[in-house]
Amino acid sequence: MSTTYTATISLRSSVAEPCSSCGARPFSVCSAIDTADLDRLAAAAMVIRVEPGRSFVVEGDRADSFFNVTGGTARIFKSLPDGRRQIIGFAARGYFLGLAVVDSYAFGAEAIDAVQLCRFSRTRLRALLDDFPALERRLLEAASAEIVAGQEQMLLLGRKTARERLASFLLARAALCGCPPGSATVHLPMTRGDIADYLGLTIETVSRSFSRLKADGLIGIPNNSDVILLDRAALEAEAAQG
Amino acid sequence: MSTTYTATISLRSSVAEPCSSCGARPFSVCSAIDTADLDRLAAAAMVIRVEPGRSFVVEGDRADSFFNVTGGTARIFKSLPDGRRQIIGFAARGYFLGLAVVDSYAFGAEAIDAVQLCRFSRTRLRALLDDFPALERRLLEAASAEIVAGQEQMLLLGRKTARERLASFLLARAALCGCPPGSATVHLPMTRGDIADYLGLTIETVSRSFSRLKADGLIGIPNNSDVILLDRAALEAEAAQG
DNA sequence: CGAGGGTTTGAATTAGATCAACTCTCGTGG
DNA sequence: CCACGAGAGTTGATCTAATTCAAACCCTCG
Repeated sequence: MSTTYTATISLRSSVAEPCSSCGARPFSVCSAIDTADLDRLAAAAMVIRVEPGRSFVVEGDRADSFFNVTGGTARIFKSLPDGRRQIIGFAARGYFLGLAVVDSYAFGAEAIDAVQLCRFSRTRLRALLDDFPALERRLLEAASAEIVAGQEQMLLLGRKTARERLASFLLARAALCGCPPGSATVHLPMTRGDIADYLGLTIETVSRSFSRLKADGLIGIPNNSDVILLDRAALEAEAAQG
Repeated sequence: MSTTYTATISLRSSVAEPCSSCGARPFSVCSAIDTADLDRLAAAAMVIRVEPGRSFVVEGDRADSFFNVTGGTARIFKSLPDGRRQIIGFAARGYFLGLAVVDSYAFGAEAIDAVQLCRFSRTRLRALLDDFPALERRLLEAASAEIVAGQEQMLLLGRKTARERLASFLLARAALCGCPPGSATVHLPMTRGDIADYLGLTIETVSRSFSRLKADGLIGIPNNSDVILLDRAALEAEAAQG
């Protein structure tokens, strides 16, 4: 099966916004490259825009491309033959897609909202890594962080209750957005179904758990894609943090 | 909390067996270092022996040491405050322990049987990585493989039934031992409790699932630490491989 | 031979899944 | 402007896979 996706593609170096003013750079592996060398980076990258709902990585395909997410949110997932799906993570601005690759992609990826990507071919990335050891080191750090996050998720999936999973999820979302404790609103671009497949639950259980947390006064739900953390301390207790 | 463990410690370079004849080297990141440079590696390593049941990494401790397993099997795990435990993986010969580290250890580690380790201090490993880019590359490959394995485990924990989990576990064990399809005996140094905590189940459910697979003729159980795969095709079907 | 792990098996319980109905929101078109 | 329909979300009733509780059943080892 080959990866065919509808997307807008253009060469990074020909695009209005150069790497130097890229909003994703501070959060991504690209920050390992000095400003002076950014033209080298730009020359290796293709800018891609993927429409909501479209797939841009197919599990099992030969891994010829690596991606850096510069905008929007994608779901990263694995599937079983009968359709059961496990979402591995949500890739947002700054996420490097391509660590979970040995020879072919171990995961599929789909845009949730409109996603902007920088695409690097395997060979060009290889060349960059050879020229910039700092980039390789940064990739290793990113890989470490991903392994740590994965282990935390295994603990969640293997040992936490539905309510604990949801509390953990909301707190993790709040933390990664980097918002201070003051602004307690967490944005959730994904559907309840996505959250269910991420937490190893069903849609119904996710919905019920949301309702309970709300009834218990721990959260507010102004609309389906936002949650207000009303009692963070209580949520932390619920999350049963290791 | 500080890591205090009972162990036999000696300098690698003063030990009878040098790196060049180390049985773990072909399977470990050490293979990235040329034979000519092995004395450098040996000088950085301490050989440690950990007795069965003893802990040698405590979750949350500052990560000052990295380990390479050269013999035996250790369990890598995370715990919740109330004692619930999730085993992240079983580290055997060739496994590098220290990828899941940002600043402190994200996991605990205990010897299952007698474990032999090479210990590297953070600073010495840093120095080695600076001198041998091939080692850093190898570490990145190891990290990729670990991320892929972690994602597979998330799929198992989030979406597979007890029977599917056990079938997957047995096949994974058979694969990593590298044994050809001919020799169908899989050795399990860990207890049923360890398997349960690895698969996100209880001891009882693991035991029952073993019994069912045996009753259905898919496996034989000569003793508690060995399983014979009698019908690999059927096991693969049961494992619901992605 | 008896003690104490680890393991197995059975019966009762339950968290979460499944099945099913209903609601909410939002975009479309008469 | 409102009816309509479709997709996402919620809620209730029922079911079940796995857990929990409880009681044997091995082995191994002193």
